[in-house]
Amino acid sequence: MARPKDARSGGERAARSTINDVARIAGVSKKTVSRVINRSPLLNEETREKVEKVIRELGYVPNPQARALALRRNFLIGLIHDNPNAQMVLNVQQGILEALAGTEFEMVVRPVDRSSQMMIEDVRHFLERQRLFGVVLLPPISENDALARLCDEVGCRYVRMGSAELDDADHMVASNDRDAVREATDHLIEQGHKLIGLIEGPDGFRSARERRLGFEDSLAAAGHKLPRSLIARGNYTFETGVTAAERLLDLSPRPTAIFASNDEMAAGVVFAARERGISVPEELSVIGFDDTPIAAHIWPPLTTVRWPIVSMARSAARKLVGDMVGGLAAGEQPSELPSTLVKRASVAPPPA
Amino acid sequence: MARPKDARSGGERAARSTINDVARIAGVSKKTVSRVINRSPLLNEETREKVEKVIRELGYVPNPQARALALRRNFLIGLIHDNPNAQMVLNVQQGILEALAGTEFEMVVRPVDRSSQMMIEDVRHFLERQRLFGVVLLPPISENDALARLCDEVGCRYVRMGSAELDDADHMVASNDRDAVREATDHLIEQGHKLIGLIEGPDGFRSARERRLGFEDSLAAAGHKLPRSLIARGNYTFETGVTAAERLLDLSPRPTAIFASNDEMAAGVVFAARERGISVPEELSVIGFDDTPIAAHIWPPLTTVRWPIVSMARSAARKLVGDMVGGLAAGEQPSELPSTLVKRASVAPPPA
DNA sequence: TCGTCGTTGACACCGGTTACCATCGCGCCA
DNA sequence: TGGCGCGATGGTAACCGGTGTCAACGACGA
Repeated sequence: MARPKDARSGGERAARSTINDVARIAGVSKKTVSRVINRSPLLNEETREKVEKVIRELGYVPNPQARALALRRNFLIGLIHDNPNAQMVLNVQQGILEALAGTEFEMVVRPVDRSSQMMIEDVRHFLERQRLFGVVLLPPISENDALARLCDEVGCRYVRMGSAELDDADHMVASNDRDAVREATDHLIEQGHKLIGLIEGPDGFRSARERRLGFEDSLAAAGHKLPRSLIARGNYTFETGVTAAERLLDLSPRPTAIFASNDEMAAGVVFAARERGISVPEELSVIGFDDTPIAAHIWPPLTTVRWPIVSMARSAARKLVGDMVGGLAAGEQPSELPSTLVKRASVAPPPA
Repeated sequence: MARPKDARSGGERAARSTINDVARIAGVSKKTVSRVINRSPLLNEETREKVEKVIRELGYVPNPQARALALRRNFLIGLIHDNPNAQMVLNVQQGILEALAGTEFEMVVRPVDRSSQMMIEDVRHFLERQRLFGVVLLPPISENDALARLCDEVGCRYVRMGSAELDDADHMVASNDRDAVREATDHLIEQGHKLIGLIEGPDGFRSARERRLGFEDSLAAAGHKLPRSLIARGNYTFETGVTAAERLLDLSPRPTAIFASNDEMAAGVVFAARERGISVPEELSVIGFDDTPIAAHIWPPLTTVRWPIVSMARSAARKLVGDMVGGLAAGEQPSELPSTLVKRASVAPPPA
């Protein structure tokens, strides 16, 4: 706060330099400067260095608005999401921003309403108006193929994030939820659980399906059966987790473990157990998915699957801008990232 | 997903119309169209209607990039924050986006590092490069006066959000944390608590100070004293809440209630109590601040102060763009929004 | 007839990019 | 040795799609 008053005021506050200034001082034409900026290969090495020196001295930075107009393309990466979960959106933002740091790109956020009839047209207008460079599509809306087609149509790059592959590697960054959930459920089975409840995600979500499949894989491999009554459905919110858990916990015989398809719902399970005086993990083991902060902040801290959402988002954004920043090419960005089981205190062997 | 294949393809996919198209078809000049778009008052009513009709028929939308270049100002609202808390950032985004919905503005997000020496210069480059229309400054970084001065200097509008007034009403949207905390503490005192611990926020945060002052106000009014030992400090994270609570709970005599300056730390208090076998609220009452989701999702659900962060953000964004959208003028946006105490299950009378 | 007012248009400009052309050095062939 | 073709470079002008300035224009009251 306390800084020298006049450190950077007045005289130094010169108007920003333009490409013309650079050209004039370097003794070349605008076009040549433009070539330097855009790394044109047909350019004399000496000329390039001369111009770059002037650029450095002037602290010249090309005007993004002018570039956007001339190129008919903005240096903006959009994040389109249909907020499934606050923490997840924020993690994705963090990942994207990490990838964009130090580049000329900025991130604009665009929440949409999946249930709206107008959604596709809204997004179309958004993309066309802003002429976005590219967009990152978050689940669950990333599963909408019409959106992907739309991006192609308006000439906007896109990368979809998801729980399983649903596009080619250039347009997709995925985790492998099925295997991850299988591993988590295996952990429950290894502890001796036989009656394991599942709280799955909403109908139509790919992540919900993948996680259920992983759950079923594990049970099938262990030779356990899965009566329909042990499957409840939630929509990834705490409240629906509570409701689903209440149904499962009123069953007789009662499951000794529950896998919830995300942490919010798993927190709901713990909450519901608490209401009924069922102690976790002594009488009920619980596993969640995502490893959001809530998992570590409730009592007992939740065993959960750490979903690599930040890395996925970073990877997605790099795929979009990768070839613009002279770094890794798009293809070199991983398209599938691994999840890991983090064991905390919500799992124990079933009561004898 | 299933939509008529050819609903909007092919022929209709015409190149977007420009201001020239509108001008030509309406039989006027570009400039006149521009006047219509910008609601210039010196314009014949008939002409306006004629042009508007053509605009409607063509579905013409002005190109934001061209406008940005000509006006030397982008239609972007920046959100500058030094992430104090994930949920809060997301709530602010929601509020801003609500205010921006239906306007031509978009939101770009810019996290910064408060502790970095380069922070001010980084932000300067960001503002100058992108020529943002305006920015919303989140606490705690909103308390940095140098940032506000910087915005003035580069000609970028700004609105600061905070826990108390620290600028004129045009540049500030605040809550009144002091009174809110006083009310919350009064509630504890009414329940009969005398030994009340405080977990305050980090040094240098205005919100931390305001909340402490409110706490002290309440105790002073009730004639209770506040030994220094009953004050612990955290930095608004769950973990520091646990640590601070541990210190308080090991005191003898032990406080019968604790006010934590935010919900994360309050959740930490509950967690720490749990670890020590102290039951909440029977043996320890807890009140938090913010009313983030975690408050309702832990057991017992937390009594807390609902901080009107979404409304504050909405109000902030409206102040910025208000006079551009023909709606409420900036001055009409409220500059102080009320907090409310939401009573849940973490408060009870002290043990006899 | 003139000054004024309300309206409107011509034109340069914002700061880059691209299309197209001019120039230059150089090797090749006659 | 000179004319010529050619690739490599760099310049000029138009353009992206709007906005500002300022002058022109018709109608009107004085």
